[in-house]
Amino acid sequence: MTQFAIGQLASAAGVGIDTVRYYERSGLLKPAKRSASGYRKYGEGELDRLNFIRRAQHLGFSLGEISELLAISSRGDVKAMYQAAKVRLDDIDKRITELHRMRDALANLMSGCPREGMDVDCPILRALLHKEASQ
Amino acid sequence: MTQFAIGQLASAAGVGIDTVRYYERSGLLKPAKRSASGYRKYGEGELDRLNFIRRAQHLGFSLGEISELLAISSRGDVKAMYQAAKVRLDDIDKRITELHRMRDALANLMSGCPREGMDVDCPILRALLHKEASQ
DNA sequence: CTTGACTCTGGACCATGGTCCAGGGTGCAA
DNA sequence: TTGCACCCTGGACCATGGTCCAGAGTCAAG
Repeated sequence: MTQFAIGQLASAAGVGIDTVRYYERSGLLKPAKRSASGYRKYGEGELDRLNFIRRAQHLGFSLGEISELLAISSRGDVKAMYQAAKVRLDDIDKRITELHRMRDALANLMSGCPREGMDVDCPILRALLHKEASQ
Repeated sequence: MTQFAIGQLASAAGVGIDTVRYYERSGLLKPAKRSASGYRKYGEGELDRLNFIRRAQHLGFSLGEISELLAISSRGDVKAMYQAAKVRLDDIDKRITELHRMRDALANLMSGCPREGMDVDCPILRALLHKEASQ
């Protein structure tokens, strides 16, 4: 029955102390108990929970979503878990698509750029200055 | 020599009035002059500048970067323009790579998920709950 | 002259995920 | 007992790109 102070929990999970307190404020992670003097005391369960949060973040979930994931996980609700992952995946796909649009537009403009000189005809500059060139 | 009030400029460029004022606060776009009563007055040049800002945003540049782009553009400095585009492109590529990492991890976990049932062995849940399953 | 639409300023507020600070209390070792 | 590391709270602050608000002034049409 290991007990952690907040600093120990934080370093065990590789996060900052303020981050742990921030997660608490956000309703994600509350200490198992408090000492008589008010110190937060955490157990293994809280470390697991904190690691869960970090792994979910690594998969792209926001803290708001993670809050739901934790509830879903505690219910063992596989269907809801899958759906939450699908929502995330679709959003990531949308963002990738948008970034690709930017990337391609930029790369395309760059490929026709003389890359040196002054007031030379540069597609990037043209695209920014004139509507015709931007599409 | 067309003159615009702020509302006319904003709707000509398809942005909100507050956005125009925000760009002014950010040092991107100042009115050509003020009327006797203090109203902002813009000309064609300012509309061009505002459109430049929007197009650059569409290519993924931040307002801070756009501030530089405007200076570069006014100098006609093709080399600097190319380099700024390169910086942006590289950053976009980094973000795409990171999103792909998430996407692949998520898609991989989802593919092994039974998608229904309670407490069924679900890779997503496993990945979040246990270190071994997350890599 | 009144009415309604427009504009002015300064400042607050939004989401996101923290990070830092002051001023004070606590825990432990020499 | 002193000293240091650690912890507490409440609140401010960071970047980003706006958005909204109150209270006041202005402009143009009828």
